[in-house]
Amino acid sequence: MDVERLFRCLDDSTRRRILLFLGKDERCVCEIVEHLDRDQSLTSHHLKRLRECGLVQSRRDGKRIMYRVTDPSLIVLLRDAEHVTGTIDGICRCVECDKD
Amino acid sequence: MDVERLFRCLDDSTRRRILLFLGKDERCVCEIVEHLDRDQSLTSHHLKRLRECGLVQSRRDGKRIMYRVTDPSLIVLLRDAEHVTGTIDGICRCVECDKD
DNA sequence: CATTTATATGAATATCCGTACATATGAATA
DNA sequence: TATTCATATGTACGGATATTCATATAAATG
Repeated sequence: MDVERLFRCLDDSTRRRILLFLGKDERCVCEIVEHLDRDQSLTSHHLKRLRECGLVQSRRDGKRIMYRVTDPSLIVLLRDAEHVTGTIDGICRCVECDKD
Repeated sequence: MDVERLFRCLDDSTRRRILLFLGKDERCVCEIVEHLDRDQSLTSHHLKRLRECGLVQSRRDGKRIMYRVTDPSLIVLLRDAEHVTGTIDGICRCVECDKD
């Protein structure tokens, strides 16, 4: 996997919500669908993308398919990213002030 | 700025190369163009995206426009992302082995 | 074995985005 | 002030992608 695919995978809010919802727990698709409150089909498409990128893994448990994040450091990366946007916003606001 | 825009900005290899090239130094557009070895126009479009997202800032110096990264933690995030892809690759290879 | 439940896939569509090409702006210089 | 150098912008096009709708698979259950 390359960084390109990683970021492309993370640039969608639905996929990020899935990853954050999974966190460290395993969840079945119906739980994810309920949490997202979106179409089952759409959710499945996004799960496929996440699987193909290796960001999540799945296993069957009876009728259910259980999903989990492949690597918890992914969640850390998402948190870090949120922090960076905050920092940048702060700096940009200061620059705005300087200009006024 | 939201995480969405951040990742959308980082999902392009040309923009990531610009950010990594800037690092902590200021560089003018012609230096960036030379380093990327791509069209000046294309480079300018990417710089515009980066500016609009607040990831870089610019100032005029005579004929030249100097660019710098707004927040160095962005570079750290890029490095972290590369590390995460490596970790995930490792895990996925193991899973492949398990299946074989 | 027919039906239901849980999930995945395929096709179609609309939108976004990278790139190339042409052109504009703005500072420096002759 | 005409020209050149450095950079930015507008337009157009092809490709990627999110979403929806319809349908397929596969396990469980009656």
